[in-house]
Amino acid sequence: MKIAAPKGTRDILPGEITAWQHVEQVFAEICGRFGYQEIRIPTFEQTGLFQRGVGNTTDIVQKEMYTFEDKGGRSMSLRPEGTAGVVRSFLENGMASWPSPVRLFYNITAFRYENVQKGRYREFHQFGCEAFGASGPAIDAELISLLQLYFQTLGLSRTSLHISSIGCPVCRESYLEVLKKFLQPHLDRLCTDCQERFVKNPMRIIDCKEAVCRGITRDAPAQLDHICSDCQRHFQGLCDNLDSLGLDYIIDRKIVRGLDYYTRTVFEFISENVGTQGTICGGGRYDGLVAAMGGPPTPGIGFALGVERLLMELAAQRVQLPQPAPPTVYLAVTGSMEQQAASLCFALRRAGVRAQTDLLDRSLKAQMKHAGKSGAQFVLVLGPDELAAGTTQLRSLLRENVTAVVRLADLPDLLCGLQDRPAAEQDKIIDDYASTSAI
RNA sequence: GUGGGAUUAGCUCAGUUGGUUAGAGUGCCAGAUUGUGGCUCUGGAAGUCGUGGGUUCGAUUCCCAUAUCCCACCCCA
Repeated sequence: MKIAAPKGTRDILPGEITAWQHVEQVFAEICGRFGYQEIRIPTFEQTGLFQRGVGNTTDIVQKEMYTFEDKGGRSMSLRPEGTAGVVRSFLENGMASWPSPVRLFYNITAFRYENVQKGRYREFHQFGCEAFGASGPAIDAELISLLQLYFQTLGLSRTSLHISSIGCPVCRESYLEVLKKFLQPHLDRLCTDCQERFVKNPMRIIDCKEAVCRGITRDAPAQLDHICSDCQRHFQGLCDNLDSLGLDYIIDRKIVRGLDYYTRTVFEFISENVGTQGTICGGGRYDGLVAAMGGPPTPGIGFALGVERLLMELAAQRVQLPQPAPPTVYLAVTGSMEQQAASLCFALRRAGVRAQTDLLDRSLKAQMKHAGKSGAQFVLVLGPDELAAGTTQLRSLLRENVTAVVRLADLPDLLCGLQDRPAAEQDKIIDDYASTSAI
């Protein structure tokens, strides 16, 4: 049997790894500015954690978890998302007694057994933030501003922010009555999925994509218009905060969430470049979650950002991302001088220089070819003559007529100075060296 | 779980109305008079034509199944 990567997983190869490192580093840096601290949680947890924390009735838990029994007979599951594990850690480590609000961020892989399509994988990466202990709308706006700053710093534009409020358990109850009353007369015209939803989860009917259902729900009452006065005040506060921060948003009555402990603020960053999965980042408030998991009543809010989708969006918007750094210098070796070349190469590397040399006993011509293809900026030849004289010619592979005769002993300092400098500065450093070295 | 398209060299793809040793481009390796890349030329390695069955004298080609990839439904980041 041929071994291949499991369906829905993929290798991240050296050519793209710098893009990943970049989005990771910028995310960590921005989070740090906002006071969010990194947390690392287990890749798998007791299955019961996700049943409670994600919701036993959700598709994620019912159909999509990688669940297995360990050798002790305990049911374990690979995490399908990050929030449940973070909340578990929050409780287990007594973070309720830490100074409030507790702000955490994470960078994880998550696993869902789903059919694969654009922007959706079985193993995928998420960045996320969770903030515990702040109930007012200020932290909602702060979290959204963190994301805006992050996207802006990466160079992303044209990604729209959609917000809404899904109220609290109290006002949701009465809204469901209103919604059901509205839908009842049209029930037989809804699609079969929606007829099931009418019993299971009526709110989902609102974002059904069937034309018939869309026609019916166009004038359906929206959750946002049926929230209680406390929830209204919270949502208004969020809008005011976003306005004063100068952040644009779209009030989107069609955003829905299924679970009881998701409350009030919901938001999504949506793009048109990630297939039908337009959501790059989804978040919201979960004031009931910590209590539902057995902790003290603690308000919380968070988001999860799909890294693969983010990178797709960056590519679609043609944002330039860092490329792997090529070697600064390639040492071509002739005349059985491999040992001496290797020790000079090591000296250069100790000095901080990205240096490569031939290890395959190739001809000089082949080494030059290889140096050119490696993207090395400079090349120098090391043979019996050079070692006897203690000097070699340093030559640019990128620019004509940029050369200098260099003492072997000066190479580490000189190349360290040249590394990652603009061409003009490199030329000047080489000129200065040539005029002062007196060779 | 459901539906559509795809699968031939490391990569991007031709091709065979079913017929000897299956092709190109690119990449890789080597060479074009003795120690200097990129351009050009020459040569080489590399494919059980996704896998398993079936039809046939003969299958990479036709049929069935299956796997994987891409896209969509469901759902979600």
